[in-house]
Amino acid sequence: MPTNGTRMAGPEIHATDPWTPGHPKKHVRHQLLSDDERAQLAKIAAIVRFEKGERIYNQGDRADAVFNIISGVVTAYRMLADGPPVMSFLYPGDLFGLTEEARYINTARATTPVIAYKMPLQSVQRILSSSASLDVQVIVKLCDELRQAQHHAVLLTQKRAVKRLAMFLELQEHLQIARNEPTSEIYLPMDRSSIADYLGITLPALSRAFRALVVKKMIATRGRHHVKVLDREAFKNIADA
Amino acid sequence: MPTNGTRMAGPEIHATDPWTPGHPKKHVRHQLLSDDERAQLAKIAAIVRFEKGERIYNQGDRADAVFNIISGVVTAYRMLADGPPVMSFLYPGDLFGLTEEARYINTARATTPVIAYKMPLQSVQRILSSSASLDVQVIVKLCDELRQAQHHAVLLTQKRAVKRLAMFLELQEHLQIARNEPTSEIYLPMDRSSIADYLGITLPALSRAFRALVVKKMIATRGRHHVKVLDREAFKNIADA
DNA sequence: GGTACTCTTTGACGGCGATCAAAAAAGAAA
DNA sequence: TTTCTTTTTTGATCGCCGTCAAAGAGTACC
Repeated sequence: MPTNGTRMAGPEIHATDPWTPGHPKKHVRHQLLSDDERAQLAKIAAIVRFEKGERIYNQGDRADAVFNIISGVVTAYRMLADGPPVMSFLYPGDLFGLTEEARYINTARATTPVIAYKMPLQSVQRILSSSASLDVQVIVKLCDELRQAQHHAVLLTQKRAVKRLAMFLELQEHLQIARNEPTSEIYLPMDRSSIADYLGITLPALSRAFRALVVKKMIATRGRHHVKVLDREAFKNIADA
Repeated sequence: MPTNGTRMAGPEIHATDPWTPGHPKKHVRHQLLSDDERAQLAKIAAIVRFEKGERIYNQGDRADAVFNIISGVVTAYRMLADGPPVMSFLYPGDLFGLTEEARYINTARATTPVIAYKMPLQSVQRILSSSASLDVQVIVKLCDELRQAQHHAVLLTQKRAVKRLAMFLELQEHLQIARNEPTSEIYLPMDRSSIADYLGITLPALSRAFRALVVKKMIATRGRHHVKVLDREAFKNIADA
């Protein structure tokens, strides 16, 4: 589940515009901002870099900025008292850094090298309150995020580990398609333990679920980060079932 | 998880104002609407009644209105291909009827007799687009809902059924407190199978989880819809763990 | 290229919950 | 009330996954 972070428009990068990382006019799913509004927001954004594994902020930290990913993958997770964290994976175009009572509600860590726009919370709020259509944009994002959260809950109600994994792989594939990335292989930037946490199962159980799909010739793995769907029909049968 | 529906301000009822069911000036958590805006919205709202068990709308129906509960409990659920539905329970003040591409994303059914405001989607959108501060109100609601969705995901990552149940009971208790209702007993208007679906376990497993808590003298049940916490410390120990 | 580390896989075992089935309790209707 | 239906509980068995432990693969660093 996306604990935080909101899917945005396009997959590519536009250096001066934190709100429309997509190609300026092509392949933009939601075109809800005027040039003027985008220009306003571009002014307050700074470009920041994080190396792989680096902490971006901690749960409970005083929130001072929201982030918008330019490139790379961010893992956001909420720590619980005992159990595994609740996680979400964020890709270019995703917004993250949502707050509750002025504090970050989760921890964000760069899963790959990450470049992102950093926008001071104060400035964002000022602009937000002076522009009604920006609000609409945010609402659209929140609805997207809500759908993802719901999808995660759907996934977690599945009882067999193989089905959770299949649903997860299908989701990743769909996200890749939405980002206009090559779709012959599914790319999984995060490590196995992150996936296990996301699926709500243990690492050994995840490993066995992978094996089960490989043995049945439904998928093939190349290294740790690449999966190819071999038997599409059988695969969809498990994932959608 | 709340598949849909958004928590709003107060617990009580104000007959002419669909957006602030709470007492006009007291105990209102979010006071984000001007009198003018509330008056605008009151004009377009109709009061509708549903009897216990009645369907309010079906998943996939063309969406023509959003609802705001005045009294009663609504269960919203999304049907899946095979598995159990993903559900949410909605109480007075909750907004529901969110859409995806002009169609309802879930099915809503009255769990108890329900009275609600029904607001034509068109009118809501028109007013929304002409009022920036209403947008903010909606954003607050979406954030609330997102938190609930996250809480549901947290619950579903728990592996033992007793813990899921304890977390659920604790959540219901908190919602009751937020609604300023008596808190000596936890009231569960929905039936066991709805709870089981929400917890992602089967009905027998839920029954055993209840029994386990009763046998350990942590809770006592009165009829099907009332639960009392006897050993608060042990109970919180399981729920928060 | 070699070494040390982390990440991942595999194995064995036990427990919890799913499943199937039937009994019991609660509610609804007559 | 009595009867019928629906909901909930209980029981028995099986399978999946959690747990603990160790071996293997991959990666980073020197």
